[in-house]
Amino acid sequence: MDNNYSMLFPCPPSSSYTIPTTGLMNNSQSSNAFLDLKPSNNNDGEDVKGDEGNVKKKGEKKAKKPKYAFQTRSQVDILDDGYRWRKYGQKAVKNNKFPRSYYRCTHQGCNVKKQVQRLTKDEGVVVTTYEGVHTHPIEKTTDNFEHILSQMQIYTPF
DNA sequence: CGCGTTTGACCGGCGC
DNA sequence: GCGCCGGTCAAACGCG
Repeated sequence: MDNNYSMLFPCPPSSSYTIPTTGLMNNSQSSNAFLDLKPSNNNDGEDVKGDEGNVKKKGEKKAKKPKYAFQTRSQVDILDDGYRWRKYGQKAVKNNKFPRSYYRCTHQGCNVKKQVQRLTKDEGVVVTTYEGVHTHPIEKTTDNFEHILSQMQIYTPF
């Protein structure tokens, strides 16, 4: 029953996740901010990035999926947030020389999707977009997650 | 052996 | 009506 989840962090605890901080958020609000993320209905037309012009404009029946964008500064694009993701596609995006990776939660009933994109101007910056909410507990300790959170800048699409 | 990853092709929607 | 773009699924392969 107690599954032993081993660390999936492929990088040493030394320089990888160090953020030079362009204005680090208050540590007292770091982890709490994320946990406080609620499925607030975002207005249709609301976009995390309005530089591409998302064509997903529907706003009809059913509640819309909450979308959150995170900008993380990391050398690796494989940021493990505690859940298991399965890559289901990769597509190149205009305005970005780097391709965007599409991930999906491998959990049954958990149709949470995640998109990871790297900025062309700053390859050290990785933008992760979460869509949907997890309906299951994390598969591994959150300790490291909090650690990363303290180094993440949370962007609220408000 | 299992599953996670990779690449290509296909489909839908929107724009013009 | 056609073209273009983005997004998703599927099959195959590799690795653990």
